[in-house]
Amino acid sequence: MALQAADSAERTSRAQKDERPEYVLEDQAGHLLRRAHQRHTAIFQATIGDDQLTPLQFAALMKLADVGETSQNLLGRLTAMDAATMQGVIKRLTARGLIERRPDDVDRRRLMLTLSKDGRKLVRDLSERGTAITDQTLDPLSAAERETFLKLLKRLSG
Amino acid sequence: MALQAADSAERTSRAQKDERPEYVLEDQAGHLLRRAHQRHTAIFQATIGDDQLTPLQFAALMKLADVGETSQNLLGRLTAMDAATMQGVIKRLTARGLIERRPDDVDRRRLMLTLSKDGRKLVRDLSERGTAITDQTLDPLSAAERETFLKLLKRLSG
DNA sequence: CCTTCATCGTTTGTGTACGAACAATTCAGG
DNA sequence: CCTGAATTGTTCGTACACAAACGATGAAGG
Repeated sequence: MALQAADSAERTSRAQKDERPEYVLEDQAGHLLRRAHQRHTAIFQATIGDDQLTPLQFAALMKLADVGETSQNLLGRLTAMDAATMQGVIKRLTARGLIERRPDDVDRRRLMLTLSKDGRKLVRDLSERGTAITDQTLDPLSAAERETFLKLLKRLSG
Repeated sequence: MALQAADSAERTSRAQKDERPEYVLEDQAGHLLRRAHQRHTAIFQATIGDDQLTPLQFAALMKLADVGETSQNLLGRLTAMDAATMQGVIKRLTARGLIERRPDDVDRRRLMLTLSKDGRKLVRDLSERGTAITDQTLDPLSAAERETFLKLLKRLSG
């Protein structure tokens, strides 16, 4: 692979014009967050052991197992998902028979969600993998560094 | 199961069954990375001052200003974008007249990319905002914490 | 009551993200 | 040279992500 340094002398290029690089992409928080998230997604997909299950679907299932029956909107807030995004996630989980929906008797705007039998079984089977995924994501860090990192990251998530 | 009881005593709920929460979504690296990235995206959009420009488009422009004329594929590797994603990003930037494309004479598979005049001007005008966005993203952290965080985050981006 | 406002869920449109399949081209080995 | 492998860019399909607009419902107030 020949990194061809063709004739770009006339164009704006930091390297060739020897300017001070005022913007280094590799040092920007957003770029690093995106790449770290990319890496995590790859680890998730390789570890979760269910080709169809995505990180957001998994998060919704685990949260629903945690809090019990909830409205779709509230589950979205608990998992930091947009209402439109939630709609798609729930639709796919319902299509797989992992979640059951029923309208709320009191407030007829609300869609109440519960895990189905299959959903509960899947949560039981995969919950350990979830923590394994976090372990593997943080693998490049020592135990002390992981603690520090997660503490700081939580402050940047608010 | 036909029996859909209104009370949730029978369903799996950590709170109601008083189990130890073996999986706490709010402590998982992936979930926190996703939320921190969400927050950054909101800061980007509020700060960049160009409604059409997205984080990936901005990254591509800045990288292209940095390295000069490059093939589409190499620019994708430099900005950590999938070839299919890159295709869409470049198509939109070209449609806005910020990037110019020409086939390579040597390797006719390659599309060589350069910033247009407008593209160079936009890079000059917005590069300071880029660093301001990183500052604002890291605002909850002290200077020392920022350094620590970025150092650890870089290791998780590899 | 009745009007105003807020909330819940849906739909549409745009933009990442990436696996997969594809054609065109280039490269490497024999 | 020639055939098989690799690379480049495109297209398709699925899944986030979110703004915006929408209908239905509920809440609060006069």
